[in-house]
Amino acid sequence: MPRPRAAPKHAYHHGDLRAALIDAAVQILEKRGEEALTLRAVARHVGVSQAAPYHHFADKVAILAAVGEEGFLHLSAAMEDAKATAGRGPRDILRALGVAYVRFAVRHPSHFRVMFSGILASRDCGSLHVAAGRSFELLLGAVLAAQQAGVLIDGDPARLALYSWSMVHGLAMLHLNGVAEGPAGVLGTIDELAEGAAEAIGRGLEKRPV
Amino acid sequence: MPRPRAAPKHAYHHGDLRAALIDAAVQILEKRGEEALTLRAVARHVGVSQAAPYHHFADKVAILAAVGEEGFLHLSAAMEDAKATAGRGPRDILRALGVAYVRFAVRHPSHFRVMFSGILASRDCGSLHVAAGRSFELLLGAVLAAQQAGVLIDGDPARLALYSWSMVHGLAMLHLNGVAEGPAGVLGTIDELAEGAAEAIGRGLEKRPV
DNA sequence: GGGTAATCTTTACGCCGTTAAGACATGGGG
DNA sequence: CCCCATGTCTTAACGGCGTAAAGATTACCC
Repeated sequence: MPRPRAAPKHAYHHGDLRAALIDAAVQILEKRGEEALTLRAVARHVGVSQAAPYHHFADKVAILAAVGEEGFLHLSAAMEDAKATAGRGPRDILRALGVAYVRFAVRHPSHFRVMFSGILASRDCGSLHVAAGRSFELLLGAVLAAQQAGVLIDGDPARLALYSWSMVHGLAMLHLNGVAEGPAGVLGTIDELAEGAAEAIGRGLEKRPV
Repeated sequence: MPRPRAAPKHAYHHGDLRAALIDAAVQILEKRGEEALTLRAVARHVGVSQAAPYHHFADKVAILAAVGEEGFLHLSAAMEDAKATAGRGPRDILRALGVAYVRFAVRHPSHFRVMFSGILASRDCGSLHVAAGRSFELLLGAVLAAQQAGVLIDGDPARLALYSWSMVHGLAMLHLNGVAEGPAGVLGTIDELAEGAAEAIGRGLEKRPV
């Protein structure tokens, strides 16, 4: 499927309808929530007929998968940023990756929700899995480096990466569900909580002197 | 709202339609997935007209909230079970609670998904929040006991409880999204992973000798 | 310049959530 | 014993949704 050209004259051929549809979907998710995300609403938002999206996406789930893929790409970028700017030791990198993960979830809740709404599990959309795998490999690389530096316990690095991921993923999810504020009082900003969580899992997986 | 009697004669009055609807919703979720959960399908499954559910639930979200509440009640029961049977030290209790959490999520994925599908965040259904709060307080109590026993670091116990919760919640969520198996190879059974995760967060939050 | 392929529209079908109005059963007061 | 008030369920209907089929419109290639 070749991408169409960029300058539509008479607006019958849109130009880059596929990207516009994804953008519209994200905007609707952010402004009006998940239940307002309708294929027809997306089409209306772009100013196109209700059947037009079917020439670019197989069905509604496919457009959600595209949103999820975009999210994973952005997440990977954010993690690489964190990795680049954090930097001294492998423990700092791991901690920065964790904080960046939570921050991404909080700043892009619509993307994040879609990324883990079950599409990953049910659908066989390959590019989504590739994008998700890329994010995981970023974390895995940091874990491996930390292991080789001798600051993390031995064991399957994928397993340690999964534990680290679980920690920050759980915090992000609970925060998005309004749980992290707790019934009474405040536990701190989500950034503080993320730092604490990254610190805790770092301590949990660190190699200790005998 | 008084519960109706138990023995309907002519099946015009169902007897306990509310409970039957919740059961049917759970069964549909387990057998045919979330997208097959339709208010009309629930009504059909019970053998009742499509408008009947509206005499027991305000709308579709309300029946989902009821499923979520049921889930939190079952979760609390499972956690109390784990607490009762685990039991030597406060660390064992905490670890058992974490494992029980993951096991519950894996054994009752439909309930679990509904419990954290955003209803908790968006809706103001009180009884759901009460049930969720009860589960959290169970964990909070164990954290407090561990702190008083001197095996957990100092600090806001609610915050430590949130970290523990995040750890196992993240693992459960990632597993339900098919991530915990990883792209290549097997990291172990989910029970093993849960034990490892509980161990890791336990180490991360434990008080160490100076 | 004309045909072929890609892109978009119109129209339609069946299902969904939800509501309004009416039918049916049940239990308490004459 | 009967009757009616109340709670419970049904029928019928509306608009919106996902999706498919078929036709209209545009762009590209020879």
